[in-house]
Formats: sequence, C-alpha cells, structure tokens
Amino acid sequence: MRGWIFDTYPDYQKDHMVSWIKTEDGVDKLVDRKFFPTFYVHGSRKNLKSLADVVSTHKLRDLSFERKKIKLGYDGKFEVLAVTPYRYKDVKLLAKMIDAQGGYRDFELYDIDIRLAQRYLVERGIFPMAYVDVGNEFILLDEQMAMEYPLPELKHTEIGVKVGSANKIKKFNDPVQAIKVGERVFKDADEIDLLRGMVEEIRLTDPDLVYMKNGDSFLLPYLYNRAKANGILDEIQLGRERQSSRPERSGRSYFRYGRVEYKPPLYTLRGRLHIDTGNSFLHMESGLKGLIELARLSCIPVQTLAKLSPGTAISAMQVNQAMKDGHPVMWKKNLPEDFKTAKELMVTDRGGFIYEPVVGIHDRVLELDYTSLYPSIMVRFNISPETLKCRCCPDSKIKVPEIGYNICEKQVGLIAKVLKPVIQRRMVYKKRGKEGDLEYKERSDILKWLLVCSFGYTGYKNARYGRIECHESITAYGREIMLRSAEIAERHGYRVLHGIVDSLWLEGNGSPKAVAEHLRNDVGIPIEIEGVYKWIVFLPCKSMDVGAMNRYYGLFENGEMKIRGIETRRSDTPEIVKKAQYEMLDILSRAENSHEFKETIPEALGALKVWAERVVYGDVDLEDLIFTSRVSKPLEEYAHFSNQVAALTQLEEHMVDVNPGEIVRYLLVNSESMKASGRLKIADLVEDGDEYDKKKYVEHLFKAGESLFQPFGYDLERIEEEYGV
DNA sequence: ATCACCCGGGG
DNA sequence: GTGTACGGGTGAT
Repeated sequence: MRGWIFDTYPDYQKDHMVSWIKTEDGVDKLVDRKFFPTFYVHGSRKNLKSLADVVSTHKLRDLSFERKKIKLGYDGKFEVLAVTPYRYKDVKLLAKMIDAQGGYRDFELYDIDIRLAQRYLVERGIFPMAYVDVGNEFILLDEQMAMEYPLPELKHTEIGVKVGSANKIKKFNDPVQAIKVGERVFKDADEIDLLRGMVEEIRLTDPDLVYMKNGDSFLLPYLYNRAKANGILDEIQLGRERQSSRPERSGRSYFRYGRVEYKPPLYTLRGRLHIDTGNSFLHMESGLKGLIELARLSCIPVQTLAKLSPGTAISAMQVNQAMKDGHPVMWKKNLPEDFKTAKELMVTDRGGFIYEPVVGIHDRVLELDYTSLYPSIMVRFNISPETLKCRCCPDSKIKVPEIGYNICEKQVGLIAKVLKPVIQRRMVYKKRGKEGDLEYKERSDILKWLLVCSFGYTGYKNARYGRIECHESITAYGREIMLRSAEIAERHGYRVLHGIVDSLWLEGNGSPKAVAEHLRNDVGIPIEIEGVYKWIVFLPCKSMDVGAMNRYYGLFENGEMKIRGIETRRSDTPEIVKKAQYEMLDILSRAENSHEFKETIPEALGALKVWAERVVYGDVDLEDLIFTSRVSKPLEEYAHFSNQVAALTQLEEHMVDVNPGEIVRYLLVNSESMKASGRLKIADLVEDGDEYDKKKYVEHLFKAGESLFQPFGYDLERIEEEYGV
C-alpha cells in the first residue's frame, strides 16, 4: 500500500503508535505495536548502580547500562542507565520519580520530554505527509528535505454552530439552534436530530480536514456537552473512529513573557485533522500548505502542529537534529511556551542595535531591513551552545566582536545545521511565491515565522538549546553589522533617522538600490528595501519629549501605509477609535510630502470631530464602542477597581467563569462609577438604546488624534478646545 | 506622584 | 521545585 503519512499519535491506553495513511482511494489506519521509547539517566557510577536496583522493582520492558553521547558537540560516550518503561505513560512518571530520588541533583535525564509521535517518526526515519510504501515496515518514497513533493488531495469541510441562548452570552448549557457542515444546514428540528444530522453528514462526506472556528475553545466541548445533555454522547463521532469526548490536554492558564495566557483544552480527531481556524497561529499565518511544509521539517504531525507555536516547531527541529546526530536530549523542565520576536526580545534586553528616532515628520525616507539578520548571523558565524567557547578551538580565528569569545572551527553547530536549510528554502519559496504561486507563499510565510522566532529560542536561557552567551554573541554581531551598515549608508549620502535591531530609516538623496547593493556585498547577509516613504512621522513618548522606539506611521511611495504602536494597532482599542484614527490616516495619505501633510492636519481633525459628534448624538453602532481586554488573574486577586474588575464582577453575577488569560468585552457606561453595574455593561448583554459614557469615548477619540499629531503642536487640550463638541 | 495593569504578531 | 522582559500606554489611589 502506498500513501501519505496523514497523522501519527500514540495510544496511551493500548501502548501502541497509530498512523493514518492517506491513499489514492481512502484512508487506512496502521498500528505499530513495536515502538517502546527508552530514556537515559546519567550520574555517578555508584548512584546509577543503586538507582538500577530501585528502578528494577518496577515493571519494565528493559533496563541496561549503555554508553551514550550525552554531551552536545562532543563524541565521547558516558555511562548511562537505559530505561524502557512498560507503558508509554510511565516515561514521565518514572523520570519524575528518578529525579526526586536523586534529590533533583544527582541525575541528568535524557529523552524524557520529546513528543512520542515526533520521536517515533524520527526513529522510523519517516515524517508527516511523507509519501511511503507500507508493508511490514515503512519504505520512504520521499525525501524530507525535498523542495518539491507530491501531496494528496485532501477533502475538507467546515463546521459552524448557532447557539440558541437567551442573551448573547453563549453558555455550554444553551441548546443548539442550528449546525452548518460545509454547505448543509441543519435547523428547525429537535436538538438530537441536529446533532445526529451533523454526525451523519460528516460520515457521508468523509472529509480529511475539519475546520472549526474556535473548535477547541468552544465548539467541540460545547457539542459534546449538548450531546451528553441529550443522552447521545456516544453517538458523537466526528473522526474516522470512535474516540473519547475528553480533550487531549485540559485547558490551563499560564504565565508567558510577563502576562497570563489561557490555552483552551485541545481536541484532536482520529483519522481526520481538526484545525481550529480561530486559534491556530501557524494556520492563520500560512495556511494548510505552510503547516504541511513545517510538519515535514519538524516531524510534528499536522493536526498537532496546528495547535503549536513557531517556537515549539523550531525547538522540535533542534531536538530532531540532536537525535539524528546520536545525542540523547536533555530533559528540560518548564520550557517557555511561546515565542517572542527578535525585535521584542532585543529592544528590551538592550542587546540590539538602537538609534533613537528623530521625532517629527521626514520626507523621502528609505527603510532598509535585514530580513533574517539573527538567523543569518547564527549560520554564518556558527553560533550554537556547543560551538561557542568550545574547548577544541581556543585559538579559533572566529572571535565574537566586543566580547572575544572563540567559536568552533572544526564542526558545524546544531543551530546552524537546523537553520541553514530553513533560510535557503525560505529564499527559494519567497521568490516563487512572489511569482504568484500561493502554495509557495504559504511555505515561505511559515518559514519566516520559524526564523523570526529562532533567535528567541537560542538566546533564551530557558530554551532547550539556549545559552546566554549565544544571545550576547548574536547581538554583538548584530550591532557590528548595523553600525557598519549605517556608516556605509552615510557614505551614500544618507543620514540615519532611526534604527532598531535589523531595520534602518534613512533620509537623503542617495540611490536606494545602490546602497542596498553595497550593503549586500559588504555584509554578505540579505538586505531588503522595505520601501521609500513619501513621508514618515516618528512619534515621541506622550509623557516625555523623547522619541518612542516603536511608534510611527508613514506613507510609502506605492500608497500603502505602515503604522506601528498607536491605537489602531492595539487589540484593546474600541472599534470606533480605530475607525476614526484610520479615517484620519486615510485623509493624511493624500499628502505627498511633509508640507502637504501639515496642511491636511485640520481636515483630519475635522473628520475626528465628526466621529465625536456621532458619539455625542448617539449615532453610533454600540458594537463599535466595545472595549476588549484580557484579564490576568481571578477577580479576587485584583487590587484596584479597574474596568476588568467591573467586567469580571458582572460576569460572575451571570455565572460566567473567566479564566486568567481570557478576554472580557464591555461597553463603558460611566467611567466614574465605582459600582460594577454602573461602570460598564458586558458586551453580550448590551441592547439597542443603551446609554454609554459619551465624555469618555470622546476623550478616547481625541487621544487618538493626539497620538498622531502631538509633534505638530496638537495635544489633547488643544484638540478639545478647537474640535470639541 | 506613584502604583496597578494591559499590549505587543497579522487580518 | 521554581522564575518569568520591558517600554509604552491608561487609569486608580
């Protein structure tokens, strides 16, 4: 049988691996009962010996002493205890027990926390969506690094549900009103019939992919709950075989980069791929073809990958490379869950190149970006945790600028091995994508995110293959390159207006192409002309009179605008403020230069005044006035009576639980009220004709005007005076 | 003035 | 078993 490895996952009840093979005429389920993961423990000989005695009292498949290359970048072997647990779920349990036994100090554990499917695929030498011949074993008819690969035709459908709730607060207990499966709509019937109709439609149309918006966060748990309430839970089968209605992993709130996030329970389907189109970052960013490309590279099956972040994927690729090189993977407890872009990370850590912006408007500004500066540095200078300050090349000719660390000359580091092909693939895909092929654009887009996040995963001390010295070295090279670039630009007649990490804004009459070409040749890292602005405004901090690093807006020669840091870009800005600010920007976009820009300001503020009038006279869609905000903790932990507290209080009265990290939506009724019900109204309860805090909304509108025009003498006070209603 | 708390990526 | 950026904003105390 020939086909594509469509999905792979462990069955923790039966302790075998399941693969679904998509063939020309259907889908086949394949069970592999011969896969049993082994993990390794390293410690002193004495400790290992006594550990072996303890561990051998447990039911195991195998226990032995072996020699393994546990040090990355070193081929010498060390004695380890190899443990093959009896059951899949015992890997973590035994590891925890052993770790505790050694006082969290005596033992180093390896190959504990690798996704089983990923490990299985790597050990079998296959990968997701690989074309294979399946007999007694997998015979690969495909290459993991191939840039052209055949893919099966995949049938897809989308499920959507209309909830019959009394008000707009959707609850798990509200009955189903209608269900849409692809083009079929089930409605005007008993709830049981609606649910059965959906199941039957899925069975008949037999899709490979099931898209659901908020499938994890609402739809699937809701449908299971309704089926249960109607006593037909066992009939709800949306996959290609029966499965539990319980999620793969339960929901949880967790702390990530200074804020609380909520990850809902995750639901997978057996034999089909469920993709939550509302919650899959990778799918939203790139689409199915991007997901498939990354699944192939990372050995994370598509359905799983759809729920993960780019950082997790890059980390998986590093793990795979280590496994292929014969290195067991050190157990890394409590990895950061998600990614942060190089810009975010670097600006804050003060490691990246920064040239404080010259506040105000500037004409004819050239923006140059190194698209993959940090990944390129890692590859070019071979920066990796094991190559940096390596013992084998103390006199290496490669020395990190400013810091002077030596870098290995003898072997290519893990990070470079992983990133080099990613950079190369991205370049090729990007080119083809620009020629109009959407599939290549999707692939290029997903690899872009991989590259953007790769630095965070190498520089961060908590990352699996992270090392603080890597972080320092990459930024040191980055600064050197950017300073040199600025110098070269100046020789071309430009003046640096602003610079940050990998971008430069230049004012002057040089030739953009000539300077970019010069930089490309001199630095040897791809640089791109982001564009030439007819004009660009760098904004100051509202409180102090210094340039803010990431607040600006400008108009490119092609008519597009680039906007950063102001209200339109924030998720907690009500729609009406965004609309008003967009309208002002739209009016400004007719200005060809700074002179015309300044003449246009009154017209833009006039438009703002119209929005303020609408607010005052009640000529607004209440939906446009809704604030959206994420809550960071449970109600009782808040110290101040903020809008979030008022919203949470009101929701609690309506018996709605909000997990830390989830959002609340509300209409501001009276910002001065110290009572929850007086302060605001939950968005789902808002009705036509509801009153709202006109004064406050007008103030928000005018603040959005201030954001744009503060450098031109229009502060809040003046706008209120001249354009107040 | 100081403290508390939220956002940052894209569409 | 444990820590968690930082600059920029708004709003509460």
